[in-house]
Amino acid sequence: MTTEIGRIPVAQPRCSTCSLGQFCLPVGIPAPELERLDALVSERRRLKKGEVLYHANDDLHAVYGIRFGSLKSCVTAPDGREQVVGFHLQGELIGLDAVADHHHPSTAIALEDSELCIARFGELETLSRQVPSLQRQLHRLMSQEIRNEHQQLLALGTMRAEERLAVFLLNLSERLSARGYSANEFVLRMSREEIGSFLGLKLETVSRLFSRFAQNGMIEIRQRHVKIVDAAALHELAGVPC
Amino acid sequence: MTTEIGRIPVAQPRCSTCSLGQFCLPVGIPAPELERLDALVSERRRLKKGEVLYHANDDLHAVYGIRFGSLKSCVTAPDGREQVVGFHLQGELIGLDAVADHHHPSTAIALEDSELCIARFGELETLSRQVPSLQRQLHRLMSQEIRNEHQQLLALGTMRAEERLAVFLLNLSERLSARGYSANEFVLRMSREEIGSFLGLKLETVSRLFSRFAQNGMIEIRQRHVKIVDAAALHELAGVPC
DNA sequence: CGACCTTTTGAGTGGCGTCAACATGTGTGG
DNA sequence: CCACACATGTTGACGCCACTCAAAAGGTCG
Repeated sequence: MTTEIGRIPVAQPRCSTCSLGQFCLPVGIPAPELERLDALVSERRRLKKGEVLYHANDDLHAVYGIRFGSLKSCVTAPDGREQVVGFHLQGELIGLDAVADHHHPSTAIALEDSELCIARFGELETLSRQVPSLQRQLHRLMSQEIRNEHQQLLALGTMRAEERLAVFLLNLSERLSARGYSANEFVLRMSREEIGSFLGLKLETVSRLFSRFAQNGMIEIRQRHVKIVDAAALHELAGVPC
Repeated sequence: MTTEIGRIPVAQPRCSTCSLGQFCLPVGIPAPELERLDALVSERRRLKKGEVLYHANDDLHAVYGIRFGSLKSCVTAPDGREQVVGFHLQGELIGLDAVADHHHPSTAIALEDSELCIARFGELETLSRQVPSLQRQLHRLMSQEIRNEHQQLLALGTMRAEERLAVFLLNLSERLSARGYSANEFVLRMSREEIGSFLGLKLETVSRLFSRFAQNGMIEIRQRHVKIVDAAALHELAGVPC
């Protein structure tokens, strides 16, 4: 059904039947209104690994639901330093940080081949005025993002390297598990350098810590394939008292 | 006009005449709708230095505009570690991070005697469906917060101590200046420890850096009174190439 | 005036960054 | 399919920045 590279027109209703709805826009929205959301989300986009969804400073045209695949968001300092500010999984909505002035403040890049639903933002804003439950969910997603970043600030501000990495692994495990994947065995879609950037560490430190965790019997790791062996020990490291 | 301690009923229209509106809710809202906003923001609250506006886990009743004074927001890890995630000045709206599940994820504490406008959130949500420009501004404020935290993550993730402190001073200077105060001379309302927590540093490090900045002739500092002498040098430190 | 909190400053330590060498994996073109 | 180039990951040696511990000065408030 692909008419041109990367663009896929969609004929059938989608949000209303999407199994990822629980993480995305269609939460708590009654069936009749769901159809209007379907009409709004009329296109998808495919990205190959490494492709850019939007650049920092691009105009906001749409927000995007991740149908499959995963992405990272990066911000850049005036002097060129880069910081990964988030990893985004299947079902998550990205681009909401652009609402402020209708320009994206971050760059979004695919970590693997991915497919996204395109929700044109202007229409979404209009529809959310008419559908209170949609408005509610939009607000929920935005403020959830604020909340996540509070947690990340807490990690960067107060935790040591091994604690940060433990938090990272457990967070990823939990999110994958919520999507029906194994909580104990998964593939990291990002490099050591990207993990390091996200956690405020250098890639060598991340690599060393993985090795140490493996030596302590907390995880098994071969390249990007991770197996969590002793989740309790990770939780303890992460600062959750058993 | 105070009827009971800390609560002040307000008879006259306020948002419509408030000089701080540019940082708060009433941006771009036509006059007739502004009156409806006035009706919604019908109460104020006074806080003494150190008093709590809301605790983490409190129900969301309202969001708050800062009429005068300043506050900090803190999050707490399961093991008790605290992180200051933001400082809030005159005119700013706080409490928006609670929209997700109608519970506050952070604790807000007054850094000095302060007065806040109370905007009951349920009514605000309703009104914002009817007044597109209000909806717009709410979205703008939420996503501005996401953007600010991206910048803070960048600072904590990639910058050294002196760079973080330079960024902090310049950011404060800019915000105060936008409120009509001097950009070069101001009073820090927060302790070295609170600055340290915000920047992921220990209070001793903050103190040492202030001393060093003063020795280098970049600032003058006596207690919490700061004077920026060489803003260009601070900008350079902060990573903005001259 | 005394109790307490905040800030400053010093000395010593260690966690993480830097630099470097090497191993392993991945993709591409002949 | 192999050879090669290049990206990614591992590991070691070393150094520095920021933390820890400690003591004392200065400021604030009852």
